[in-house]
Amino acid sequence: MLSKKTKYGIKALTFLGRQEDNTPVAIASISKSENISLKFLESILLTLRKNGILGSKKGKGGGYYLLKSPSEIPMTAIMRILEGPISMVPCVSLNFYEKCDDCPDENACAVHNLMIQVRDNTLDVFRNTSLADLCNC
Amino acid sequence: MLSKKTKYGIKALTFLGRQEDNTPVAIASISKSENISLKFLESILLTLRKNGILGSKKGKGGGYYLLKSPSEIPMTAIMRILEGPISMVPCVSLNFYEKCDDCPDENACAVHNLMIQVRDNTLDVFRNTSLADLCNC
DNA sequence: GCATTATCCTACTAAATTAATAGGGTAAGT
DNA sequence: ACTTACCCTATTAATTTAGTAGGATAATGC
Repeated sequence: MLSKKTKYGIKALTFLGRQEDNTPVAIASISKSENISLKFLESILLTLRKNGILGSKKGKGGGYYLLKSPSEIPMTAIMRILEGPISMVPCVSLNFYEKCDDCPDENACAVHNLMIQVRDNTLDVFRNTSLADLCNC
Repeated sequence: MLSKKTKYGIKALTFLGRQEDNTPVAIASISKSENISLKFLESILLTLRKNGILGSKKGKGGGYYLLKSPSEIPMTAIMRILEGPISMVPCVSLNFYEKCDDCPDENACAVHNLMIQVRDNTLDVFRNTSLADLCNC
């Protein structure tokens, strides 16, 4: 399941991507428009900034803005920052690999081999989609 | 993330699918071979039986067995029984649909439209894979 | 320079989900 | 009868997710 954190994060990013110019938008504006708890959204945007997706400006007229053009932000990046691994099991993760405790041989594991297929298909979607594609919905 | 329940369930099912004949296998045998907590596995196999995937036999020589040939059991069925929805958000689920609280218009929702793609790709994998495919790993 | 605005940041709490355990009940076979 | 092994409900422990609290910091404008 997709966490609310990721869902809200994507919604906020598309909101920013739809802005005419790239002037900062206050958290409160996004929060109201997208029906997201202000404080929760605050922490989400903070992690997006710390991970190089967003820039911010303090004080009056401040807010968040995209650091790159939406077409230059692939969904893989957003998903990994907000949701973590794209794969359903750590043992097939490219960026968050972990060995399974119970599994003596990965290559002989049915779950492992099935989940590689799922991962590859999901990855295809995210690699071929940028934030720009989501903004035009 | 795939739950342990689903992971263990699939492992147990492939174990059963690899049996020469279809005589019942005791939970304890599967538990030992696949390194799964006996009591946890017990509850997993119970739900698989209640959902028409497994049959069971009590008493000495008893255990669980597949009700159909592995090639007749699609992964979609197993996943839906053990893991629930295949989609990452309820609003794109075919079998477990639920409306989002925060979203006034699904068709205009970027997350919704992205997750439809992910669902379709994942579904493709599960639809084209049967338990038999997993048994030959 | 001071008030206002809005992000920054840490810590905490509540709710929900997942994983696992306990313990006795029931049916089948010998 | 006795043993074996599934049946079933309830409970608990651990983890993750979602959301809250409250103040610190920085920029702007009068």
